[in-house]
Amino acid sequence: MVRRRLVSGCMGKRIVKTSVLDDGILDRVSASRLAKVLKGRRVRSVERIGKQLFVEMDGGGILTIHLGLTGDVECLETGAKNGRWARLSLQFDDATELAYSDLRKFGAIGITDSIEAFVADRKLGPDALMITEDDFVARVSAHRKGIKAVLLDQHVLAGVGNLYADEALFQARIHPLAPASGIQSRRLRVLHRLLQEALSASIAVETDFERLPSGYLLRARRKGGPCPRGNGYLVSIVAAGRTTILCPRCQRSPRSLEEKVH
DNA sequence: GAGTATGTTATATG
DNA sequence: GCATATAACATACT
Repeated sequence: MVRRRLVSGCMGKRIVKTSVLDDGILDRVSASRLAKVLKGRRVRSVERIGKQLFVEMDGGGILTIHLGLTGDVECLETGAKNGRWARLSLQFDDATELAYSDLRKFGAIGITDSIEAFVADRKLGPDALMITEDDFVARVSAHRKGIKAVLLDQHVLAGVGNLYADEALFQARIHPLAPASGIQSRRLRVLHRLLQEALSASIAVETDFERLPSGYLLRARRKGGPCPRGNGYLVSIVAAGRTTILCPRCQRSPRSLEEKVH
């Protein structure tokens, strides 16, 4: 969704000025080098792998953008207000700008020469929306840790966040702590499909979860919220170090976990 | 003041 | 070295 916004907002435009308002969001690049690399360049394309965005420039140089937890990009008229969390602005030759804002500053902006090199360096797995069913099953089942931790591991596959891992596991009726390597491959195939559906659905509604169909966990994702299937109430646990919301009746814990408790 | 938050990564542990 | 778990990061809000 953000990629599309960038495509429509900056494609073909030439950068005339780069303003770094807070260099805390810069990753392995100085404000001066960033400005130098981008000056005079024209935006050729915008790509995405997982949560990572790549703004490719004519004549080389690729701007890398990761939104972290609270990052956002907008295309505005130059000088338009962009709030107290504005961190970076790229001004174009047509009096518009790409404005990056980020409350918590967990985002990262940098420069690379090639997407392939960047991906190899960060060891990013295949994009969650592009990965084939077979590759998904092979990669996920290669790990013994809890299935949710595997889904969130950007090295296994890229693009699944905490909320979407919860959603896909709820849809597939799989407990988040179930060891990934112990899940039947036909259940993983179902999970693959449901994960891609959940991600696509979220993009389709621009992450406005209220617009999702009623069966979605994301609409009621809070401790004590109603199970979308009407099977009681949702509970909260910690999985992979993250808040995890699940329905204990739909997502039964596997036998191996029951034994741990006893 | 305490607790929590949609992500990644460095560090600790076994 | 490998797999996994946890802390740390910066900031606002309940």
